[in-house]
Amino acid sequence: MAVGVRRQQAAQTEAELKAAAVRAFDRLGYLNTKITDITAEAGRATGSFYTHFASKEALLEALLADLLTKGDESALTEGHSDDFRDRDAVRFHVAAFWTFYRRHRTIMVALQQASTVDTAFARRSQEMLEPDLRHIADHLRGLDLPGDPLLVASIFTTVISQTAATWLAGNGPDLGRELSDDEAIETLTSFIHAGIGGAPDRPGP
Amino acid sequence: MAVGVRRQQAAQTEAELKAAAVRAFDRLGYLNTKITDITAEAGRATGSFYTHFASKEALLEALLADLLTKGDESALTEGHSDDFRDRDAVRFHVAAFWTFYRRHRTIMVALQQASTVDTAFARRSQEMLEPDLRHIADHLRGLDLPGDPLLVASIFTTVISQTAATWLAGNGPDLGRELSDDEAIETLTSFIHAGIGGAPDRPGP
DNA sequence: TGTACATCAGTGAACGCGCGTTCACTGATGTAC
DNA sequence: TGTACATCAGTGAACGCGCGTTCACTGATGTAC
Repeated sequence: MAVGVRRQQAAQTEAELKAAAVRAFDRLGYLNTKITDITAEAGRATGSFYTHFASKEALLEALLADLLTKGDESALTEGHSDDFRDRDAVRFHVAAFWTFYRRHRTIMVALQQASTVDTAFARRSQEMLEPDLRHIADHLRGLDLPGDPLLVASIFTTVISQTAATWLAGNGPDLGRELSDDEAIETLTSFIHAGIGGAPDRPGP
Repeated sequence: MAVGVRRQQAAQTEAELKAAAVRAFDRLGYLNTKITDITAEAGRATGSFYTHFASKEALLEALLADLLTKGDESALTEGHSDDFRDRDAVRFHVAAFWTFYRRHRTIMVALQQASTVDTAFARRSQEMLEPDLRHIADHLRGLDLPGDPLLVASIFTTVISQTAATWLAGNGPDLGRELSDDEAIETLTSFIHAGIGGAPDRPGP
């Protein structure tokens, strides 16, 4: 017996459908993308979709699962300082998130879109993010914060993700030039570092 | 001749449809709301909708126009300091925006949803906001900013609107208690005031 | 003021398009003997 | 190795539902004379 040629081909088709979906989402937006847009993009018959996914939402969840599984980017929380009085620690987090967002822009935007329409999706996304949020909140507690650690942590992540979403989608105001990743990361880092009260040049008592 | 009874009744029906639409959007979300949801909510026949609006998007634009016309809230830029080194000036802007968002939450969320699906809507919203953004950027120029004034202004408005959107929709993490408007405004003010480099207790040279 | 006709907001059933989903069929792969 | 049957990914036409949009009709308001 061949080592599951059929299985392999099916797996490949599934992978091609996923890749085609990402391209379609990128071009049309998740909510505007029809099942036939995906199968057409993959060069397959309509019905083929349902051999692999129960629905467009299921496909998006599969893409999300892939993202979390590969999760080499959960290196987010390793090999660096978590002391946010230290500007470098803040910068590390900002850069990690920015890069992650840039790499997975299409899926991140699709998740946001799915969340606005589907309450269940919104809840699940929120639950997925809550641990990270509490993790950040924990590491904020040493600082001279402007408010409740969880609220500040929420602002912390919101400002990064929304800024990334806005600028990487090309929806920001016209600066008259390109916004480099480095400039965005530096500005966000300074803003947040000062905002959470971590400025190192505060006067002593 | 009666003073346009017909006109008056039509205007009232239109107003009732608008009010019903807001209630429907609030309950179902803009994108999930069907024309029949709106007419049913208003207790009218389906066809009645098209006497007043060409489409759901047109209705949303009408709601937006109402909002901008009543624009007593363009008091945003009057009767206060624009010097953002001054914490009170920052607080005034944050509070004004927060209150505005709270009052018009449903429409603001609807606008966001419409923008994710309809590129034209997104562009128009962006254009509507750009003057405000440049206005803020202008007033930031005196400060020791963490980056390009327009980028910082963009972060400034993003952090307020997204925080408002998240918490006023009940999508924030669980604090274990209510988040009061005052707490949110104070925290955002401190965060932003420090973030844009306006901290008054910086050491002199 | 009264009468005859015109206009128009509002009605709700019907139409038709778009699209998600199904399903009978095909041909290649897998299994049994 | 060969033959006969079973399984299953993939096909694409067809089905049917949901919903936006239309339209003939009604009755009240407006206008002309």
